Amino acid sequence: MEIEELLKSNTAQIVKDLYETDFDQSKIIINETRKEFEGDLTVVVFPFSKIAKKKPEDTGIEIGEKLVEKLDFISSFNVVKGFLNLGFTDDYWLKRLAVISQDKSFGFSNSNGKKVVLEYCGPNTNKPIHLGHIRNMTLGFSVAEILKANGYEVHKVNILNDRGIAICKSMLAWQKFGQGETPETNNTKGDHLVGKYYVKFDQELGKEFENWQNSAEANSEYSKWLEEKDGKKSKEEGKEQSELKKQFHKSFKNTYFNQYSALGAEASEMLLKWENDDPEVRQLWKKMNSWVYDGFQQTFDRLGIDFEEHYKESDFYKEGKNMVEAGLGEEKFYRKEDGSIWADLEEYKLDQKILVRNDGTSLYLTQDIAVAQARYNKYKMDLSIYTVGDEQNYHFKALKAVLQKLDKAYADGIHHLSYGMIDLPSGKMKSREGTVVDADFLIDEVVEKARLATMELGKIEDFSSEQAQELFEKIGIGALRFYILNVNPQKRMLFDPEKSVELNGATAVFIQYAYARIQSVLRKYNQDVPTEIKVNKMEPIERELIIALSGFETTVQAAGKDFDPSLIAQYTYNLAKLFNKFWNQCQILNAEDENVKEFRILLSNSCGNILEKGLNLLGIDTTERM
RNA sequence: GGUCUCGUAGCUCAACUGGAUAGAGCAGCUGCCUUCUAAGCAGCAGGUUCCAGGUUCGAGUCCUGGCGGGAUCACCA
Repeated sequence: MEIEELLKSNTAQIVKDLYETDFDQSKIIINETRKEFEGDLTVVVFPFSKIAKKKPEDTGIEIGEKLVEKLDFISSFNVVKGFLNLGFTDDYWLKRLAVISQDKSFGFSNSNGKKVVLEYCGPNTNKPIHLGHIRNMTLGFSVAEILKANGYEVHKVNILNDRGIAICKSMLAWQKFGQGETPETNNTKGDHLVGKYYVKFDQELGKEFENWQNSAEANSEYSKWLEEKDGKKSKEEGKEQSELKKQFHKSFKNTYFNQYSALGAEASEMLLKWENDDPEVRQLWKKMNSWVYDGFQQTFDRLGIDFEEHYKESDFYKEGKNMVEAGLGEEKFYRKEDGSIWADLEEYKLDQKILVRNDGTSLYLTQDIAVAQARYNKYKMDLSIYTVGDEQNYHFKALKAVLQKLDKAYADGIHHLSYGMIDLPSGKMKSREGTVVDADFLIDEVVEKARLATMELGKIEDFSSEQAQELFEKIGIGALRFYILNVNPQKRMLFDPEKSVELNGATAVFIQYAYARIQSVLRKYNQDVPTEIKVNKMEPIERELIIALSGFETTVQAAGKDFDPSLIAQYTYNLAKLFNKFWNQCQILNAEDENVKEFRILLSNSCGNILEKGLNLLGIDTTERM
C-alpha cells in the first residue's frame, strides 16, 4: 500500500528535522491499529525515542503533531506507550473506495515481464491420485493464479513418473491375473484399474513372502540378521522370538523382493525388457499408461486444473548423463575408481552426490537435471517452481546446487514449493498399508455432503438438475480446497475427513454465501451499480470494510512473494466476515436515504468483486445463488 | 547418531517476520428470523505459547541447553 510508504518517508523526514538524525526509512514499522485503540494505522516510535533521548510518549506526541500538520488526510492521533496511532479522515477512505470500485484489476499487478514454469501434481502412473496430490494440486494451482495476479507469465506443467519398477508391478499383475479386462469392460476409471493390479501384486507378493518365511533360506537369513546391528540390538533388548521375527520380516521385505522372490524376479525382468525396448512390454506399458492418463484427466477436469505440458520421466531418464559428462570434462564433477560420477556439494553444505552409476545409467537427480534444461530451452523462464512434498527438501537443494555447479544461470531461479505431509486422524498416510484417501472418493464425498446440506435448506427448488449439480460441485470442492489452503503450506497438517466437508465457520461456503447475498441484493436493486459516492460520512463497520478492501493489494503481493495462498484464504474469510457484520448492522436497499443506499450498493459490489477475486485465486468458484 | 523441522485454548489453525491485553473456527453454553439469503449475527466460557536460562525498551517469534513429535541421511522415484 502506497500510503505506508508515504507515512514512512514523512516520518523519516520529521525525525530528521526534529532530532537531526537520519533514520533508515525501511526500518520504520507501521502496523494496522489494533481494534481496541482509536486509529487506522500505527507507527511504532520506540526506535526514535532513543535518538530523541525522550520518553516514547513524548516522542510520539512530537511526531504525531508534525504528521497531522503535514498530511491533510490524517485527522487525529493519540499515543499509547510507544505507539503512535493515526486516524484518517472519512474523506480519505471514501476516495479510496471510489478508486477501488472503479479499478477492475484492483489488487493485480501489470506484467512484470517475468516467466515462471510451475510444476505440480507429479503423480505416479501405477496408482490413482490420492489426498497428498490434492494438497499438491490445490496448492500449485493457487500459487500459479497468485503469481499471474502479481504480473508473472505462468506456465503450468506436470511431471509424470511413468517408468520404473512400480508400473512393472501393475503390468505384471494385470498380465497374470487380469484376464484381459480393461477400463471399458470393467467400467472402471483407468487409474483405478491399474491401481487395483498394483495392490494385487503386493498381495500376491505378500503371500509368497509368507510361504518363504518357513524355508531353510529364511532361517539362515534370520540367523545372520540376529548377528547384525539391528537384530543384535533388539535381541539384547530381550525381545521375544515372535517379535524379533516380525521385525526381521519387515526389514527384510525389500531384500526378499530383490533376491528371492519369483514375482520380484519377474518384475525386474520386465523392467529390464522395458529398458531394452522390448516391443511387447513397451506396448503393454503404453496401453496401461494411457488408461491411467484417461483416468487422471477426468480428475483434473473435475478439479478444474490444467497443464500446458506433461513431462514424462521416461523421455528424460537417459538424458542428463550428457550434461553430467560435460561437467566432468570441465572438472566440476569427479569419477570414482568404479566409474561412477559424483558431485562434491560440500560448498553448499550438502554431501557427495552420485550422478551416474558405474554401469552408466542415470538417477532421479540426473533425470531432473535433464528436465530442468529442457524446460529452460523451451520457456527461458526466470523462475522455476517445483511443487513437491517436503520429504524431498534435500533433493531440490542438491538439484539446485548441481545446476549451479554447471554454471546454469537459471539454477538461481529454482524454487522448491515445499509443503508438509498430511496426517490423518488415524495416523500417517501410507499407501502400502491402505491408509490412503483416494482423491476421487474424497471428491465424491464432499460433493455429496454439499448436496445433502443444500437440499436440507431448500433454497434452490427452482434449479434444474444440471444447475444443482454444478452448485454442489462448487460448494463441495470449494470446501475441500479452502480447508487445505487455509493452512500455511509448509506446515504439516491434520486432515480430518469429517471437518474437511464442514460447511460452517471458517470455510469456503461462508465466503461463497456472503458473495451470493451480495448478488441477491444487486439483483433486487436491478440498476447499474452507482459509480459516484455522494455521502461524506459513514458507519464504523463501513469504514472497516473499506480499510479491509484496501488491503487486498498488499495481501496479493505478500502471497506472491511467499508463495502462500493461506494469506489469501485468511484475507478473504476476514472480508466475508466483515461483510456479514455489515449486512446485519446496516440496511442496504432500505437505507435511510438514497445517497446512503447508493453508497452501500457500491460498497457491497466492491466487496463482491474482491471476494470473487480472492476465491478465484484459491481456485474456488463463486455462485450467484445458493 | 548427523542434519533439517515442528511444539500456541479440549480439537484444527492464526499472530503482518521482534511490538500493545496472543486471535479465529469447531466443540460447549445464552440470545436473535412478520424487514435485503439464519450456510448468518450478537454474546459467555476456554491460555504458565513444551520446560529452563539468556539477549532488550519489548520475546509465541531471536540465542543456548533440555524434553517430545516428524522428515531426511538409497547407486528408489
